[in-house]
Amino acid sequence: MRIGELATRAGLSTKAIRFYEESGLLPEPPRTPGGYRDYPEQSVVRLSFVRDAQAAGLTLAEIRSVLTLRDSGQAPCGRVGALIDQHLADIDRRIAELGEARSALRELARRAAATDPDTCAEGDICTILKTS
Amino acid sequence: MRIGELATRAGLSTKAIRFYEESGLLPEPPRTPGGYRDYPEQSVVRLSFVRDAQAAGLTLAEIRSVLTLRDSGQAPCGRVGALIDQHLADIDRRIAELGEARSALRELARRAAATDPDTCAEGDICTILKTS
DNA sequence: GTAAACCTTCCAGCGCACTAGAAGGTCAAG
DNA sequence: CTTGACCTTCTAGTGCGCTGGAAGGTTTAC
Repeated sequence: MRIGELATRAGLSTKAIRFYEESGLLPEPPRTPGGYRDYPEQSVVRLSFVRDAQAAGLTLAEIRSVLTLRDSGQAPCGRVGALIDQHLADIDRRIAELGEARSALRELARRAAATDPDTCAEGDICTILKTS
Repeated sequence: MRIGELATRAGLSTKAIRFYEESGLLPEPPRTPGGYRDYPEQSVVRLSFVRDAQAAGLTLAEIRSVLTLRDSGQAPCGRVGALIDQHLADIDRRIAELGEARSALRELARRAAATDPDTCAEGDICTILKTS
């Protein structure tokens, strides 16, 4: 099948597919006499996996490592599980960071609400955001 | 004062300061006869503001808009307050998104824990991440 | 025979906030 | 007079996952 059909079936753009090939996620397919890429059925599965893995938050580099493992004949479950755990920890960390940013911003919002524009216009740029 | 001293006092790199000048956050200072930038004391305050505003999560474009307002003689409190509220809403949205990503990932982690590598090695790349 | 839909490669750019490095000029101390 | 710290401009690159467009070749349908 040609790249357009593969793109439709996998829910991606043709540009993305060529980019994945370049990135080592999808092996170079054979070509038709005219020079068109000619993909096997399997490619749909492989690209669907890429899509699913991305939806789970894995980076292309991580996905490539999983695919490489798979291509070497091993079951990648262990790696996938580890990556999931890692991303889970990542998300927890980011949620915590955002929570802190959120309280800091709420304090600033409180300060902003209490600020009189006329008093604010002193030597500073803006007293609301001052750190110290 | 020259750029190095300003950098030290404002807690930035000289590169960053030149970049801010280029970006319209800091006006072009006069030059010494030798061609060195020669900053007034005020610049420390202005750059400290930039740092504080960044710490609050404002983008350089937003900071520029506040500074422009200030430079036009108006008190930017209103703008600053609005930007803070906006970023607060932004953060809330991102926390919510991350929360959803988190539960999705927890489901995947559960699935991964329940997966036997031997059974996993069927026609698929990896069943853990499958969407449908 | 020709139009249109599809494909090819290659180069460039996005957004964000810088950083790295090259090649050279200036200034103060010894 | 030289060393070394500091400064100048300029170009290019970082990370991430693509997307856009140009200039051209192929295939299919009419």
